[in-house]
Amino acid sequence: MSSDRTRSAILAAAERLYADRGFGDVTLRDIVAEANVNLAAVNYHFGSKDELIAELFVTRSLATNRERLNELKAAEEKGGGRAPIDSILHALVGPTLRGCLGPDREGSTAARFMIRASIESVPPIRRIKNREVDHLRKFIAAMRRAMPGRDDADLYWGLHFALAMSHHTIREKERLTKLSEGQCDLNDVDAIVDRVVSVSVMALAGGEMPAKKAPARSAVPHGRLTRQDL
Amino acid sequence: MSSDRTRSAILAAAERLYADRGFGDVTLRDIVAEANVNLAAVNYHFGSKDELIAELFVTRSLATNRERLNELKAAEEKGGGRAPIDSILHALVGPTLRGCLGPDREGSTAARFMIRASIESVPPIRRIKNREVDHLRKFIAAMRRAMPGRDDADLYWGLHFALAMSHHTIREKERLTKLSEGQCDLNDVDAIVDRVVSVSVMALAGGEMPAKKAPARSAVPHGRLTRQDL
DNA sequence: TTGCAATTCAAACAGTTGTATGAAACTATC
DNA sequence: GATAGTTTCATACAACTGTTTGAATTGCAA
Repeated sequence: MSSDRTRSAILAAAERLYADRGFGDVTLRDIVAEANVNLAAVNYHFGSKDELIAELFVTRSLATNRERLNELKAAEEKGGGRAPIDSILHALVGPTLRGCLGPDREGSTAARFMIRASIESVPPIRRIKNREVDHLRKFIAAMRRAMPGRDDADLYWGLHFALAMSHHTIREKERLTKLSEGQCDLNDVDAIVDRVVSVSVMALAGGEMPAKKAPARSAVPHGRLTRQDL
Repeated sequence: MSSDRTRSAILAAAERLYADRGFGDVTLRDIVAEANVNLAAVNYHFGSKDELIAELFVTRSLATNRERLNELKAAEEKGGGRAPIDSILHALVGPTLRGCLGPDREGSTAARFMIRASIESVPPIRRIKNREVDHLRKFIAAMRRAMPGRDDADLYWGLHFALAMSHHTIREKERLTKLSEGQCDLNDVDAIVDRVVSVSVMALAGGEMPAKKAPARSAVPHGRLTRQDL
């Protein structure tokens, strides 16, 4: 029953266009043109533009989270309930990095869409991301089991930094390539995953952080700019 | 000559509104209402909306970059031309983190604006950020002097990760607070800077990365979602 | 004061946006 | 094949967007 053809065509077209041109300058009219469906179909099938975007993002997020948890579960079973810290972090950042980077990234609309979502952060997506906390808590729990001695705060910081490195690598992939003049190989995904995991493990295994002096800040008013670059 | 009053009022109002509500839903009409000036004044003084945003961002970026280079220069002079790696990284991430985090963050419109710019990434800002590469190269050069043995690629990755941690901390400040239930103190900026620097140094000082097995990826089509959360 | 340029202003422009409507076309069930 | 429910369609709507216009006003120099 009920032709899913229109619905799927809209989803596919929307994901492709958003991936290619960003959320900012893709309109519903662009999407329906690409999908060869009527303009009203979007609101009929999804209710609103935001709900369409949300559905796109939720679908892909669920897939990633599922992968993460599968990998985590496998690692914990292998270790008899206690996965080593590097396996946990590998399960955390691996799926995301593998999904968004890699040599076949050009062909994967889903990956390019997720990169966009990571860069642009439009309201419906932001709303969904805020619910990711529960998912991350499962990794914190696993990390706590792997490193019983560690302060909780250190675990949170470790997880935070692991996500920081993986997301920032995805977001700034091109800038890093440009900066390093190709010396950083963004196609060797496994090497990147290992690097991120390795640094994260060092961050977690490293010593306590010292406290130091106070900062200095000044309120800088806006002056007139005379044709200066960055 | 030429009343800068209108110009400054627009800059101040725009920065405040963008900081509070984001680029997405602040219109020129909102800005001129807040600034108590005429609508046409924006185009008269800045040419276009994008040029207004660009000027806001360039001003603040220049200030940060200036701070960074000053700190770097001071460290190099102190070390007789060769600054230690942790001082270099401190100069890199310190100004940004101090500018955007900290207890007085609430009062600083400039800081809140830069956080927005970091989160939303609107076209005129993206264009400017792409020119930041030259600025970063100065830090790569300093790092090369501090660690002559290291591969260039490792240096790039180290700098990349340092920026990743500092930017992600700024972007996800609230999520980390929520996730850690307040156990990560986002107000102790110096501690955060030290933590980021310390991890970055470990990343740079750590051993080489091994290579491993190949990844597996599958093309996941969009199905119908039945009221599922993330 | 006169003259000229810089600035302000109200108003309109031209285009785009997401959404709503109501009739038409289709589909499956009886 | 009539009926009821679903889906498609062309079209209009209403609101909002950044930008432009040309006249009014202001400020400063001669």
